[in-house]
Amino acid sequence: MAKIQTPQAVRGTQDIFGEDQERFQHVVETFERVRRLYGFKGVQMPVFEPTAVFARSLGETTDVVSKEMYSFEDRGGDSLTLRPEFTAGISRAYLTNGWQQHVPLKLSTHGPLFRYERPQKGRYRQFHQLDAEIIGVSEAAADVELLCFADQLLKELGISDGVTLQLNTLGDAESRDAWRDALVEHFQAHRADLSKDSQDRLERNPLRILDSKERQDRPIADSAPDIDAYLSTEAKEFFAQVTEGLDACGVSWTRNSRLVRGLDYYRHTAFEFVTDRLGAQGTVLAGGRYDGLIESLGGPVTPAVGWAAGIERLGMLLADAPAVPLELAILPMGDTASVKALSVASELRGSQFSAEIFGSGKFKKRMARANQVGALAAIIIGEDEMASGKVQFKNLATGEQTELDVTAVIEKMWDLRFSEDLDSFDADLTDLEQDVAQLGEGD
RNA sequence: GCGAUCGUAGCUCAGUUGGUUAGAGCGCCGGUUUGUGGUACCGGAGGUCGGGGGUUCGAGACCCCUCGGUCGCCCCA
Repeated sequence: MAKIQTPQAVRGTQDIFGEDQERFQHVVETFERVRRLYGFKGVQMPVFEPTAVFARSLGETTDVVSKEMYSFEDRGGDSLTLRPEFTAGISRAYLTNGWQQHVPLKLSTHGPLFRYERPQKGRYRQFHQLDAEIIGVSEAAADVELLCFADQLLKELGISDGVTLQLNTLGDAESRDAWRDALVEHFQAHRADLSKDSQDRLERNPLRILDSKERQDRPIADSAPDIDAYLSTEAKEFFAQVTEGLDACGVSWTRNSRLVRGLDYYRHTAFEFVTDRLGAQGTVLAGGRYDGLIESLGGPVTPAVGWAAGIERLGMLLADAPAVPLELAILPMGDTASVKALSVASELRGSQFSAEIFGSGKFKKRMARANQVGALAAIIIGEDEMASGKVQFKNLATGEQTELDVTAVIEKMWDLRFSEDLDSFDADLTDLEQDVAQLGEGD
């Protein structure tokens, strides 16, 4: 008999489980919590769109569109594409659903994205992003709010120490075009000295020469004109408002005048939160203002800003996988106790305590299991307890064991939880007091 | 798409210039302990040496192809 070939996972896809899943989940939950603090509404978007949505918004000549999309024809003969990013789909939804009526619109979403790329650490063919967008606000306040949101997210994830916010402006359409012409002229003059890649870029995407990693390009890129000289007074004012706002929010940033976007619809603010801990995949969260995008999909001129962040990359930066311990492990002994265990479990769960029955195998083994999963307490139900109507309640941290009825167990668990909350509240308070004290010293 | 590097148990890795039945630690299962965890000791299961082809009396080691991971480039979160 021929041996069956075990199927492999598709290249660049992941089966996220165990500690990785904890990390992933923690990133998403933190995002969902922080996003509410800023009043962003959640949205769910289709995973595929008509190919034209991406082709038109990103531009036919971009790498993403020309060689990285998962495009296919469906049974009806339509060309569809698995989304390689969120913004185009959201813009499409904005137009098709008449969301203009909800402007200003603050949206957030997260989910899988697909790009046919060479996989590496922190780079997958199916990967996952968090996304936040503000549509319909042309003022710099939107850029600031989005950046504060991003900054707080990274702080709450505990990874802001290794990450810096790099900020730049691309100006308005006029500024940008003037600067672009000046750059082309500059690079044209040094064309012969540019790397082969950058000579290509000169045709397709001249701004990209600025952040080239090629050694021979650096002197030419570094001596290229900054945008500052070409900014209109409005654009200058806009950027000033962004930086003032960031300072007011306590968001630290550094100017990177070589930070650019390849796509034409980007205006004004461009930013990246960058780390040096993930090798070539150092960008952890990035975005900017894309006032020209909705227009490129045939809609009215609509201002918009947004960012996206790689969930896997954020997860990899987390110091420890946040453990979610089981609260109660229920260990029945014998058939009648097993039935009793079911009613005890549902009562505990109904009271909002996590509980799991460890019902099969040797008792000793089950106790070890309870300990291993980090259960706070074990509940033992056996012959004696069936007779008395109570259970053995064993605190697995202290080893202390008492006989209680289920109501008393619930009370005890509430006390335990309450005292933990108090402890963390006290810790927060201490931090706050220290911050206040430092502020006082600073004056 | 280009360049480099790696691929031996579930995990981390050993495996001498090609030579008998491929090893260790951790983990897993069982026992010492049939109503009580973290320790200790003893035992056990688990391997298409990524896959295919070739060289050879003999290949986990050498050659070719292929798949996958990783690092860089491109691009990007």
